[in-house]
Amino acid sequence: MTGATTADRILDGALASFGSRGYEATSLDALAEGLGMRKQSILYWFPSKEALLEALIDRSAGELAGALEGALAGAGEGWARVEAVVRSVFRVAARRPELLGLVREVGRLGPPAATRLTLALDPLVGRASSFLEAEMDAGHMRRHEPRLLLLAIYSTVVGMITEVDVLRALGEEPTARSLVRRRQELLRLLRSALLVDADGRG
Amino acid sequence: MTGATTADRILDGALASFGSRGYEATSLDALAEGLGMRKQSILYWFPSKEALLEALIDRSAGELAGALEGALAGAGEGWARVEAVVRSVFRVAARRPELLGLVREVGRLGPPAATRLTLALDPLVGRASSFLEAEMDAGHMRRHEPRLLLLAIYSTVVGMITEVDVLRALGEEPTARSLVRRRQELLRLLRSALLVDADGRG
DNA sequence: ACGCGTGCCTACCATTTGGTAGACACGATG
DNA sequence: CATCGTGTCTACCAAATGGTAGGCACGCGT
Repeated sequence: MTGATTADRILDGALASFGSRGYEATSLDALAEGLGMRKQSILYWFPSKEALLEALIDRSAGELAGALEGALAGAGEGWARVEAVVRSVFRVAARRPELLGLVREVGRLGPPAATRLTLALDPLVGRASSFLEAEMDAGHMRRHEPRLLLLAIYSTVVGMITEVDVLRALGEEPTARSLVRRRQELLRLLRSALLVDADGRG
Repeated sequence: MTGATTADRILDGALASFGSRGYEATSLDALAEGLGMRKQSILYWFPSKEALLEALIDRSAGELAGALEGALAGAGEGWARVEAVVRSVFRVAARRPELLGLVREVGRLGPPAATRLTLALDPLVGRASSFLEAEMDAGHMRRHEPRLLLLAIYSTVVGMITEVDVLRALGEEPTARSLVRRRQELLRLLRSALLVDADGRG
C-alpha cells in the first residue's frame, strides 16, 4: 500500500474535500495542509486547481464505471441487474462516501465539469437506457420514458446517499446501518415502481 | 410592483446567484454590481454574507411553505394531495427556477444553513409523514418506511427539477415543455410505486 | 566527480474576498 | 434654518486566493 504516488494522495485529498466541503470552498492551501505538503507541490503535479478537478473527475468516473462494470459482469438477467447496479453504488458509498459527494458536487458545478463527468459515464448510460427499454418491451417492466426514468433513478440514488442533512431532519442518523436500510428501502421502492408483477415484497 | 424594497431586491439577486452559481462562488461585489449598487449597500441591509444567506433561507422557506400550504388547502383527499404537492413544487420551479436551486444548494452547504431550512419546513414534513402513514394504514398505499420514503420523494422531485446537466447528458433539453413532461413522468412513477391498485395509468 | 532531471520547497505577487470607517446627500421634523 | 436619521457612497484594509519564479536536495547515469 506504499505505492500511493503523490499525485494519487493529492487526488484522494481533493476527493475528500471537493466531495464534502465543495470545490469553491476548498482552497489549495487548506488541501495541501491536510496532506502535509505545500500548495506548490500540488501545483507541480496539477498545473491549476481546475486541472486538478478535471483529473479527479476522470479518475472518479473511471472508479465508478469500474465498480458498475464489475457488478454487471457477475449479475444475472432482468431485475437482478438493476439490483446489482444499486447495490454496487451503495457499496461504493459505504467504502468511499466522498465519491458520491463528488458526483453530486460536479453535477452542481455545471459545465464544463459536469459535461466531463457525464461524457465519461455516457457508455453506461447508453447501456442502462437500452436495457430498460428491452425490459419494457419484454413486458417485465412498466412502460416509462427511459431517459426520464433514468434521471429519476439517478436523483433518488444519489439523494438517498448524499442528502445527510435532510436525513437528519427526518430524525434518522446517517450511520452505516442506516445506509443499509436506505438501500433496502430504495430497492423496494424501485421494485414497486417498475416491476409489473410486483407487490412490493420480494 | 414598485413596492420592492432594497432589501427585497438584494434577496432576489442573492436567490438568483446563490441558487445557480452557488453560495461560495457568489461574491458580494458581483452581486452588488448585478443590482446596480455597491457592496456596502448590501452590507448595510445585511450585516454579513452569512446573515444574507440566513435571511434568504427564511424568506424562501416561507415562500415554499406558502405555496405548498396553498396547494394543500384546495386539494382533495388521498392521492390528490400528493399530486397537489408535486404540482405546486413544479409550478414554483417554473416560475422561480432559482428557488429549487437554492434548496439544493442549501442542502449541500450543510449546517447551519441546512438546519435552518429543514427547521423552517419541519411542520410540513411532519404533516407529510403522518399523511403517508395514514394512507398506508388505510391500505391505499404500499407500506414503506415513511421517513425514507419522504427522503426518496424529496430527492427525486428536486433532482428531476434541478439536475439540468444530467438531463442534457440524456439528450433532453431543459425547456418549459420538458419540465411538464418530467412532472408527468414523475407523477406516473410515484403512482406506480405507491398506489396499491395502480397499473401505471390514470 | 559531475551534470541533470525530479520533486518539493521558500519567497513573492496581483487580485479578490468579506468587512470597517466615515463622508455625503436628502427628506422629515423641530 | 438647524438637526437628525436614513440610505448610499468612496476609501480602505487585512486576510486569503490561485499562481509564478526560482532555489535546493537528492538520486542516477556517465
